[in-house]
Amino acid sequence: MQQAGGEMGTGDKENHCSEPYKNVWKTPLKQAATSHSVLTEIQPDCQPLTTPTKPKEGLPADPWTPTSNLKMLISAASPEIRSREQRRELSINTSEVLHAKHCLQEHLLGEEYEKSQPSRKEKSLGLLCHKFLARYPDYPSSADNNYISLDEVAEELKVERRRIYDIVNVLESLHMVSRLAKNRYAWHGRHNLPKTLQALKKVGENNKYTQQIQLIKRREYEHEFDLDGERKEETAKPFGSNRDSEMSFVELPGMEFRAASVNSRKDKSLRVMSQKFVMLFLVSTPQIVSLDVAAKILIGEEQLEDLDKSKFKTKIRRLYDIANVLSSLQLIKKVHLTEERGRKPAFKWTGPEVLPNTQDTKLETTSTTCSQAISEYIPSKEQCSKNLFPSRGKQNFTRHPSLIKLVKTIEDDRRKVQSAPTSPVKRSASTDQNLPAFPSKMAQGSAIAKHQLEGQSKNEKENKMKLSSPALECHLSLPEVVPRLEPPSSTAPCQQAALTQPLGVCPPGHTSVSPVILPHPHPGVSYAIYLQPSQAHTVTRYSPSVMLQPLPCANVTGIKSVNSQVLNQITTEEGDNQIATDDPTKSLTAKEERPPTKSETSPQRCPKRSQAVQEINSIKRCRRDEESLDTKLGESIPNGRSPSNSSQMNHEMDNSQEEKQNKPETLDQNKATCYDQCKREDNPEEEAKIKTKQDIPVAFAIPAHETFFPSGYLIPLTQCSHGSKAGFADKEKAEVCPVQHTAYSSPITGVIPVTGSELKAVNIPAFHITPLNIMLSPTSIAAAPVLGNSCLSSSNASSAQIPSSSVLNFTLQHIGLIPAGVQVPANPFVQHVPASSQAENVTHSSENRSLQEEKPPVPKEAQEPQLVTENFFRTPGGPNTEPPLSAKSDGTAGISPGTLYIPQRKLEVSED
DNA sequence: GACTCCCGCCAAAGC
DNA sequence: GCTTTGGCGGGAGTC
Repeated sequence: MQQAGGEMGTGDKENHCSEPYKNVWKTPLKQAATSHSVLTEIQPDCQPLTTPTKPKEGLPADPWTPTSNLKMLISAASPEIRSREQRRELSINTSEVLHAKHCLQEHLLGEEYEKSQPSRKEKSLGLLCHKFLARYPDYPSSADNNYISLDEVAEELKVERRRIYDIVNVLESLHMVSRLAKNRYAWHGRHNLPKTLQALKKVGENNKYTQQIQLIKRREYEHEFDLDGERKEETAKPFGSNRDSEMSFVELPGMEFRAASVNSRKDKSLRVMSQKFVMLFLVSTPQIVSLDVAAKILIGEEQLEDLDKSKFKTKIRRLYDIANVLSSLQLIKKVHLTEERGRKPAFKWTGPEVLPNTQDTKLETTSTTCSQAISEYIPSKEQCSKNLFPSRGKQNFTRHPSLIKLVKTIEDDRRKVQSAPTSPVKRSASTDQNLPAFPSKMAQGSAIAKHQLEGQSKNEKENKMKLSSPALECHLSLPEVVPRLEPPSSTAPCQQAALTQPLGVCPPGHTSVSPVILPHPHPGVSYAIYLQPSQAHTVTRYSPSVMLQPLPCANVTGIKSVNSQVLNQITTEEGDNQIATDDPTKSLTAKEERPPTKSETSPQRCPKRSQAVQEINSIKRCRRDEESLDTKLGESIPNGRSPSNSSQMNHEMDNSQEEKQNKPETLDQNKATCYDQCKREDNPEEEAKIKTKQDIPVAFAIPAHETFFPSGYLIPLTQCSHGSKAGFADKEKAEVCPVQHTAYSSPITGVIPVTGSELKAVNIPAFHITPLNIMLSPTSIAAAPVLGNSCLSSSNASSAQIPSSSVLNFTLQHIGLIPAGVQVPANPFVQHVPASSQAENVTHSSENRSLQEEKPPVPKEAQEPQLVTENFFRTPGGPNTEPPLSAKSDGTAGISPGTLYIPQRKLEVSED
């Protein structure tokens, strides 16, 4: 009672209804109102109230529920024509509802009335946004009255204006509304949405959000593992220099803010946050963004190291606000990523798919970063010269010729890819369709969903119609927006997917194994993989990309390094005596050239483990030999720098070709020597085993004689291909040892054919991917990165060889999961996992996460191998220390101090 | 106890 | 000086 009165009296300007009825609260009613909607309680079948007769009579036939108004509107309206009627109805209904509430209050105690108030969810911003949106057509015509009066809206919706601001701010970020004057906004509907999304995507791509996401995820692991400060420091820097922090509002021509006030707080504006949030979806593959990652990115420059919890929490709050509005716009929907360590709130993009626009796009941004990112799309000097935030003194639309050239090149490449013929691919339903029928969220869900469904069909029609008409004066090219629910176009689905999902692995045609160009996480760098036709059909866009973090090609490199000879290098030597020269003081920059750390394993846990150990030992020996070379090369090797800085890595990759050519001849020779040594250690028997395993269907099946490396990356080869189409034939012959950066691929094609024998050695993890069940086998810890991320899938669970420790180390070092010099011991489990138990596991490369369907917990026995596989051990006793095998399924217990442990991250996407 | 996110205080900006 | 705008975080509701 007290609380109710206080609440009513404090600041709720719009809650007019409360005032007149304060006096009647005393009317005692025995039956306590529930916390449900007051109108729910007056439903005939609900009997909590004794005398709700009047409200009932006053109500429409359909009892009021949180969504009844919307339902009515939806069912009654033919979208376009009756939008006004909808509004009127809504207004009437809300009035009736209000009246009913008033009447009800007469019969309720204040306390009870309070309880009878709509629940939080019924007052959610999302529902409010729905009501707000219902007032206006999605695609308003100029004839419509498209002006929004905040006061009016707030009053009609019976909310305080503050809430309307929240909605309007987010809508502004999408250019669905624009501020005209004080208390007055213009409604644009979804006319600008495609352009906005396209612009945001561009900006997001150019801001390297993908890399930032990776970086943040990596750092999460680092914090999790409690790495030494040095490591943290190194990884923190790249993010600390987050360019995103400089990014401000992205504008479209003609959609600039008219009031400087709007820009005054732009730094933390909900608009900017909203745009950034959307960008994250648009650049992510799959388009699922967890809340914490988004928050961290949005915090940006505010060094995550000293990220205080309050700030983080505040960001999360704002993200919820934004997400609610975006959800109402059907652009995202809430999901949960379930990991070992718990459920993680996330959102999935359900809005239109924004494809790369091959045409120039005009858009404006007020930030330096954005201007750089999209300058190529802004030919208009006038527009570029707009400086809406002079106080910031930011440079606007700086366009450097080289940048334009670079972008053009990228765009050209994309066009090539897009236009390239592809075999038809059966695209597995990947998104919504295949998602389990998640229970709708609360009462509003059903109505909203219904509203959305109807609205979607309407929107699609309208979209097509409107897009063809010059809705705006801005000359944005028509964005290639593909409705999410529509199946992918039959044309070049792979390419399309690849383009839109930078890290995805696209299914090839069914008819034959086809190379799939995998856009590399790093701009302009793509690589291709082959998929067996049998697996192709199972590829889903949803897949691993979420969890298969785009990783530097090093991962692939690592995989590749596990060539046949490497795998064949099975020795009986257990426990390599090599002592890791783990120098924690060393920066990651030289890690690739560091002497490989040798680690002990207790190999005989299982035969496969033994095999892995042997393989690892062989590699180690090989690396040992090359070690001296590499360490000498040390800094001189261009690629020996720390991969922790992804952007730096990009540059490295870009220059990889050149660097390769500059490598000393002696290096190649030495590598060849190393290779010979490795060769001598070949174990035909093991090779045969491996070969046999290759027969097992795997998601990432390697075609008979070709393997592809991620392009633009320096790939250590223990066995190089010959007769490379990419022109590496000669050099690669010499670069057979697992020395990094010995093979390069075209940034465009990213295809490096290798010999069949090498293919055999490629460790491809077993995948079983369903739209929501994407898990990597434990063995895929290093193999997953090869996949780049995306849509690898296989209906057949199978086992696969695990990459050698050198590969693993290489990969881990490259992605920064372990410091340079630290070697991951060959893990007995990191080898082969029975298909049965691991059938549905897909490791998430950088995060080692898995997407999985909700299902009963896997028995510990079955999980353990996976756990171990996904663990990176750094035993206190040094590299030779046996990795703790007692790791428990929770990913925490049983790990000895000093152990680098990456908990199993089964990623389960579930909607609320 | 963690997750969600409503709510409204209050400061900045605008008028 | 009042109004508008909106950042912000407490804390309630929900899971």
